[in-house]
Amino acid sequence: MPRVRDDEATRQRLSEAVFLTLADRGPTGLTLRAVAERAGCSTGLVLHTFRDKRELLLHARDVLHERTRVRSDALESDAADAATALRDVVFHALPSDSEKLAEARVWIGFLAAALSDPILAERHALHSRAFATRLVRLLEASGASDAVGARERASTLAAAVEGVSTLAAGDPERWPASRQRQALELVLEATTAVARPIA
Amino acid sequence: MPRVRDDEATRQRLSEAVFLTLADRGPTGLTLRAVAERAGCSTGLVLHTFRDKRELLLHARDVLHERTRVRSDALESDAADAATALRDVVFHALPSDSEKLAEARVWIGFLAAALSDPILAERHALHSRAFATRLVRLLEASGASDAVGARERASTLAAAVEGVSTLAAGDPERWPASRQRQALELVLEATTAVARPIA
DNA sequence: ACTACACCGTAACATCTGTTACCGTAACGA
DNA sequence: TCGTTACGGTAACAGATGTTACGGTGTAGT
Repeated sequence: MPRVRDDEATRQRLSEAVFLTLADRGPTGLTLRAVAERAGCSTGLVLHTFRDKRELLLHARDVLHERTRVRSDALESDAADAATALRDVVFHALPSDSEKLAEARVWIGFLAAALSDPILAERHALHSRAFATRLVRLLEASGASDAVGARERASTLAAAVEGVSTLAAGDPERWPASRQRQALELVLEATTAVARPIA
Repeated sequence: MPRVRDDEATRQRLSEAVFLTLADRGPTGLTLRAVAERAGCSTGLVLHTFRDKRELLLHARDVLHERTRVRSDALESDAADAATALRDVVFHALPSDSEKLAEARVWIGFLAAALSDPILAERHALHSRAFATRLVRLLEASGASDAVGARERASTLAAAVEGVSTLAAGDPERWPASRQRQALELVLEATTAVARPIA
């Protein structure tokens, strides 16, 4: 047999290049040539590895999700109980450093791309739901407040995380890590406090 | 003098076309020809009215902000007191019908475009801050909880609104109006409740 | 060493992008 | 009524885009 092989590693490297491109050129700057340049190769390699641009995007989208999933899983298994697991997962989902801020920008880029691509939209929804489901599980496991259903409280938490990420991506100076943390502290308290009569 | 006038009305019409295009083609589909088609004219008119594409986007961005500002102002002046004004402003900022959902998609489109355009980014930040400032004012006027600063509570509220909008834009079926309302009910309670000892 | 073949860069392609230049045309003042 | 002049459509332009086809290159098996 001649030359060795193509590789899953190539896919990973190209997906990484997609993140870099999306983070500082946005969806309109996400071009095959820009991706190839950041991956240090030519568009030829890109389209030999993926059938077309959409497949590249879909793979990168999955890689992004997988990365956060692994991170959350690790946090969960390291936590002493469900309540602290919930806190850890939520806080580490915030764009509190430059790397996670870049991830938030990438996230927005994908969401925007999903506006014009139903398949990407479906994938995006799938991953969003996965995060919400995780929060539901952790909320139920940590007991407490059932005046409002766990699903609704999880959605509220997810919205808070998403909102902070989105706002921080668009205006980082207004959203230092301390403010991000404070915002989620408030929402965490509201969604995990023991049931009490409505004021 | 010959022919009559160009008009601010043309700018408005073209901005409207930008919204339509952005809502269902996304940032990558936001092309001058697509805008012109939806405005029922040719690219010629577009670039006779605006110097270039960026100026068109900036104008549309301002129109979008102005629209929500007027809506919020009206809600404020119709409200009996600051507390109900706050509730009205927040709830009416949610993507609770198809028109507002389209606005949320447009919002995301602009944010994504801002990722690759510093001037658009600055404008976006400006408008986001204006909304936050409004919430600060209403929170201060409605008294209550000062265990956490009004600025931080306003940011939390803004994040909740932004988060619901973003998530609903990406997965409308998961975010019926009732869930949107419920989520903000929780956050409103957390940010306006009278101060109480931490559980 | 040699051959065969998978890898991947090069370059061409049709199409689409923003932008510009050119004119026909229609409305206003005379 | 008629000339003037801005308005706005047509179409051309250079550059960029996704995609395809081709050809060199180096590696692995014999």
